Amino acid sequence: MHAPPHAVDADATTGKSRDAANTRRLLLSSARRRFAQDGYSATRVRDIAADAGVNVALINRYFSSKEGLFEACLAHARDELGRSDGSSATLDDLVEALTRQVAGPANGDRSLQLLLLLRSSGDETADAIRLNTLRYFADQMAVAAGRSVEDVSSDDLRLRAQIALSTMLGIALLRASSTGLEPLASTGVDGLEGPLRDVITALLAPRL
Amino acid sequence: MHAPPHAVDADATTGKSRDAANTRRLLLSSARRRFAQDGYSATRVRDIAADAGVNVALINRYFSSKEGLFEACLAHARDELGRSDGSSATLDDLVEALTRQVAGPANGDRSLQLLLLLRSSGDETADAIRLNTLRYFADQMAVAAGRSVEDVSSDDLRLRAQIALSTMLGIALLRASSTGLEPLASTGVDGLEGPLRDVITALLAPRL
DNA sequence: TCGCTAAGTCATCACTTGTTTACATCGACT
DNA sequence: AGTCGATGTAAACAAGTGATGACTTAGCGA
Repeated sequence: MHAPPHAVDADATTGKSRDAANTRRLLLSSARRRFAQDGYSATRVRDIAADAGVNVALINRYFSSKEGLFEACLAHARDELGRSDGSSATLDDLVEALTRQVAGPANGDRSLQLLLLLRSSGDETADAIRLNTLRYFADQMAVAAGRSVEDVSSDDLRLRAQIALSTMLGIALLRASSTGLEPLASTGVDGLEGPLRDVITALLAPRL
Repeated sequence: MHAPPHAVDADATTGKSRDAANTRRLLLSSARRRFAQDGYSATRVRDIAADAGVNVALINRYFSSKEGLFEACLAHARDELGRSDGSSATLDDLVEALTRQVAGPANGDRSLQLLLLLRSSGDETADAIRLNTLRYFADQMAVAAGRSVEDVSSDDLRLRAQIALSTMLGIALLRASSTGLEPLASTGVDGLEGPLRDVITALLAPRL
């Protein structure tokens, strides 16, 4: 087994040497997928550890508990989602960004983040992050609708943005649902962008 | 305590006497709520039994297993959902029916049926019922869009109907989500019908 | 009233869950 | 070498989980 002495490997996926930060990343990645796809209580910590190729006890070492790991996933999703939609200034940009978010490419991680926002453990802290992210996300969509600022604070626009968000989440959920609902499940970005534009325009476009 | 000999009570909610059909109903009702709100694996059979005011073992007696009870809930939801939307012949009728479905009144049962379609146990039979109901529901919406029959079979219309369904499911989910997302969570039928009409019209209205 | 059957109860099983504990191993520093 | 803290491993624990089978009770006709 003679481990290579030049253990500056630090490869993210195949790193064999002892690298705490790396195993943390591995655990987070596996956990995110499991939590998003199967829900909180349906995922077992042993499965997460197995996916990461790591011992179960390390979950508790690095994240204190299953709930701690879930919160970490949620926080990660919040940061990543908060970063991605800041660039969409117009409605068209928003549609394109959201379509990519829900239907890939690089589908591996994107849509999982959305799913995560629908999964609930019983934990208050996690649910707070979840609700906060959802609210922020919807408000960002309202802003991108290009209305005036006082419009954004109106409950009617908020409601409409949250309904648009509901659509995104519903699609993400149905696409990920164990048994795929066709044609929705296997429609790509190209096929999804049209209808999605119709929805978001109908909900958020300024009234003429 | 001398139990009244004329035990023809058989009241659905307060029935104390031994009534198999009634306890079955009670179990189904409690289970539907639990499964819909908390998901499959997060609900414990003991909680269901406690809600129904019934002994835990009766779940296995009447439904063979926890999964059997879940399948029964799903089948019940399928029948009830299949019955409710047959009446909507026009797009406006559809919007009104769906709005009621997701936002009450008599919210107690309606939206739970929708939520149930998003909850998955690992069971194949249950998932089959679930997928089947979703497909049927979306197709019904396409039919109500008032297009010609050959249009309904087109994948584009199917996709659009499924996206509309996604919106309904997403809303139901966000409204039921443990911590409510305002204003969506507490908006009634009146406030929801407008935006919902916009969405469904944008998705399903025949192109001019 | 007796006795049978359906309906419900109780104790307990086998198993899974998240978590913890005790131990082994690596890498670095003196 | 030898020590030490960080990292990882394996085994076990305690609390629950769904399920089961033997027992008790209610209802009802003979």
